[in-house]
Amino acid sequence: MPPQRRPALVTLREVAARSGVSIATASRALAGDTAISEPTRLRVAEAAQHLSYRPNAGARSLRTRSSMLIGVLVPTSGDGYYGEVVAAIEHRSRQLGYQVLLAMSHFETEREHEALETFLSQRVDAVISVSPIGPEDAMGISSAAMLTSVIINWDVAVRQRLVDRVASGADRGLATSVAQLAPVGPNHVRFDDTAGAATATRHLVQSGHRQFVFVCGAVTRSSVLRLLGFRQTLSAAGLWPQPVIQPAEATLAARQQAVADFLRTARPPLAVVAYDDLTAIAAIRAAHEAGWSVPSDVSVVGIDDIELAQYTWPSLTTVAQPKAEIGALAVEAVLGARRRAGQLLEGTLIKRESTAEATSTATSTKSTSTKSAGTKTGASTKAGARSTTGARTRVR
Amino acid sequence: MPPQRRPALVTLREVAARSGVSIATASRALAGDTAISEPTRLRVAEAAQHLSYRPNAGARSLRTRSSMLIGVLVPTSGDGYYGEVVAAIEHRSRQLGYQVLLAMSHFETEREHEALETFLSQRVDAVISVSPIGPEDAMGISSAAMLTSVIINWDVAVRQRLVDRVASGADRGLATSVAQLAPVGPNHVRFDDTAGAATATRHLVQSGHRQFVFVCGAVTRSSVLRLLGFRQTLSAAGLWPQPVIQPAEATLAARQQAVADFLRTARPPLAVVAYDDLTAIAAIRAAHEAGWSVPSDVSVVGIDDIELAQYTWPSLTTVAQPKAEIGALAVEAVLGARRRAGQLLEGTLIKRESTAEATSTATSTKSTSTKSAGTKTGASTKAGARSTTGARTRVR
DNA sequence: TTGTACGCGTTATCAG
DNA sequence: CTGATAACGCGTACAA
Repeated sequence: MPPQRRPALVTLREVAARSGVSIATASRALAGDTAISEPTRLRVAEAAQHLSYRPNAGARSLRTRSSMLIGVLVPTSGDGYYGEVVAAIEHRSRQLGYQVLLAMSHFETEREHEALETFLSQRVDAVISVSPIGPEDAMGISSAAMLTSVIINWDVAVRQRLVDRVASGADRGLATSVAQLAPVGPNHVRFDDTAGAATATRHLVQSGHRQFVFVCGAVTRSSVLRLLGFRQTLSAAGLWPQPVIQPAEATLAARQQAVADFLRTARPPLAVVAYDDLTAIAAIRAAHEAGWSVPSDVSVVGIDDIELAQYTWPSLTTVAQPKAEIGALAVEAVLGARRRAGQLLEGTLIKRESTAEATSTATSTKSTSTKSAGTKTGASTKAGARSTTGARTRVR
Repeated sequence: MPPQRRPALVTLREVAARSGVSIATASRALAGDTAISEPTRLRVAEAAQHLSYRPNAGARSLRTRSSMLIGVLVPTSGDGYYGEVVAAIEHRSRQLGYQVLLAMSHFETEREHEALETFLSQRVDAVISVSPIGPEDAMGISSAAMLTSVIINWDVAVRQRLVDRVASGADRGLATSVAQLAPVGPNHVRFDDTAGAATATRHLVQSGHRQFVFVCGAVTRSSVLRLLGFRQTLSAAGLWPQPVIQPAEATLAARQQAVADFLRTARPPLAVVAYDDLTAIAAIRAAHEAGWSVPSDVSVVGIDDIELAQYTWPSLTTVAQPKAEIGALAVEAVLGARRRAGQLLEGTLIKRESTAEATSTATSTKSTSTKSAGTKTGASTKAGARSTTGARTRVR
């Protein structure tokens, strides 16, 4: 790409000349300096207007050491959730006078590094990283460069073993492991995954469901935390353990297939807590294909509340993430407009059509059973067994 | 926002000092100038690496008159379609060494102007505007500033009258009016809306459908062009006129309601061509709520192919826009990497589950009727009549 | 209240 | 092959 040499735009010098003042005075007048007489200010403003003068951000940045740029790193914007968060960030940034420099990692660590480098080069004033894969590195770079940064929903890969431990009944030391995963650093803005999943699960428990299943997302921190919320709620209700579906691949197609496999061994009424809305929609598809009806046979709840959740059939009951607030908070935090302290934001249950009271109309083996009797239901799969599609269904 | 004074990053001067060469030599070495001895180049590179030197983009831009920045303006990124296009643009831009400065208009002309101003201030090398409301202005500004720009899917508001003319049978001078709307300027990259809708409609015609309805989006250019494709195809098949649903409001909820109203007066089998995928999904909802089954009673086809289209129930038959290609093409065009000529890109039919052969099982009043007999079907609404929700259903 | 002059970090020109 | 030096456009101490 040979960047062709284009003619320079109007500069302050020209504005000054036209209004018959020095370049310094022009600068001050445009900046709203009070020590400038009204007449001159007007003349300068008029000249600037007439010449359609636009201050050169690069030059200004060079001089002031502030680019008024904020680097935003996301995996992609072609996804309902990230796209909405980016929109929120852009909105608040602009209100505060900042521009957004956007970079996407496409879920690749290599790309993240590149993005950070370019942010550094552009001398952005701050960085907001939404759900990077390798945030330690990212933060390493930017903190070394003394760049203020905020991470939204830090979603790092975790060990499969951890997922297994949460999915199984094992409790020893779990609290500690998870606590290490969950801290909200001073530069973190996070959706409370655990509480969100708990809210979703509780809704189903209160609707009389006894037979549950959780559908994991990728092997990431947020997935583990949501699974944990699922488990905690059911434990408190005396309904643990329950099966956990964990697709071998991180694709939506794999999740759908894994749910389909699971349904073959299950009987209504069933309650599905999905990792997120996309997963929930895929689960609903799987249910329909298997001839189950939603929500009478199976209730499905998602998490996130993407825009489309209200238009699917049936529309999706979900726990809404306060995306606009998350974005705004991140911007304010990173710009120092508010006390920089970790933020943990709660979700809100949105009841729609994909969940209903558990009815024992179907040939459910048990419906009002208590803990010991009702827990082994549904999946007859052996613990750790791999289904044909590679999904693991852990019952215990 | 008082942008706090942060310490400067490493500069070329320091790199030069550390490698024992002049600042000029350091610059050349890093730029890969061939007139630099290998040893010095290495020394400089090593020093830069060690100090984690990042060239200051602002300073460079000041000097070279090229910011390597490309301004991207979209209505929002929180929407499946735009988000995907932005992702495509970002991807290709980065490949070519450019960064993306993102701004959103949120469908407001005022915001668009602000965005263009900031682009000018940042001295972006090019502007890509995706579907702005007032592109004439936008292009006025940027062309006046000699900024190369490209518009993707220029989606400007049109007169209601034009929609009415297309929806009704009126043909006189229509071709001309539309032609004025459709030109692909040298700085346009556009999806062929008319051909796309035609493809969608043809699919339904070939499936044996005789009773159609088109669901409009907002009163915009793309909506009119798609409606035109619908009409042309049906005319060619001797099936015109057909009803056209045009919601009074541009919201998805309004579209859903308008379809619901329409269905009350219709009988299966029906073929629905929706303005876009979102509209199609809303239409499917309306059908389900009205007790129609999709696709056996009503076939629904969308346009765009957003990611979620494959996961809804039933999954959506649609005409896919080549979003990645559109984004890449726009970037290349605007950067002069390819002959700058208007581009009109075709869509591809993706058959999924929301459409099926028309079966006359239902109590359809007519199914194999020819033009004159079959055209007044379905909507008994009078031309121009406003239903309770304010949607207009034009039969002729 | 206004003007002068310097420097922010780079690249490019011109010598050597 | 390398070094000194002049811009690029702006903001701001310092002077007037």
